[in-house]
Amino acid sequence: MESQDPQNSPPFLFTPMSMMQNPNLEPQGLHDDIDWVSLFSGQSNFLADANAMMECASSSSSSSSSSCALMAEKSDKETMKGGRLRKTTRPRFAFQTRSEDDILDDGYRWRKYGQKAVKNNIHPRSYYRCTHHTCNVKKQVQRLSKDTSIVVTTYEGIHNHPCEKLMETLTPLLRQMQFLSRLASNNNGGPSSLL
DNA sequence: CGGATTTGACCTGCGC
DNA sequence: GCGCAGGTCAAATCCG
Repeated sequence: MESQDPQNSPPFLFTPMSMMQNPNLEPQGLHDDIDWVSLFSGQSNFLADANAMMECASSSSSSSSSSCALMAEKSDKETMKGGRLRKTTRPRFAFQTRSEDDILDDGYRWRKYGQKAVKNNIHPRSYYRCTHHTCNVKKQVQRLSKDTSIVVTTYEGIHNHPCEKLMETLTPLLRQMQFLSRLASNNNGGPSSLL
């Protein structure tokens, strides 16, 4: 495929796996040296999820990225102990981000549990798990061999807890909004004082 | 000292 | 069946 300048790509690209498996439908902004098929284990369904879109938005805004490609699928595989696979339904989302840093600050806390050299890529693939005790979301981070400024991040699963950074930012804002709404209702409703 | 990271070993799936 | 590649575990190590 024609090499596409990521800087001219739209900020977000959302692409179902069925497109990826058909070269004629291949969307712009995706690099041809990513093995998307192996990334997604050959599934063809996709799931556009609000959680994923939030992650895409937050990861692109928190990094120095100028482009981000998002793809999604509804994976039916979940890993078990020792790399074994179990049938289940887990959405996976891949992001292609131009960034100096391998780790994108997406607002969640991650613990690295493995790193592996991958074929046809001088850069190793890193494996992370969400540190929240009830959340078993995983992500893989890999830098492209052709364009080392591009980082591919693959999320597996959906967080079942709020984003810590987002909550940190929103909490004072929500307090302020509550305060203001109370102020407004007091002004409209009656003579009662605020405190 | 506790949590995070590193890294080699181990396990499984898949292609030949 | 065998070898390879990918994914995870867990002990050792690092770091705040």
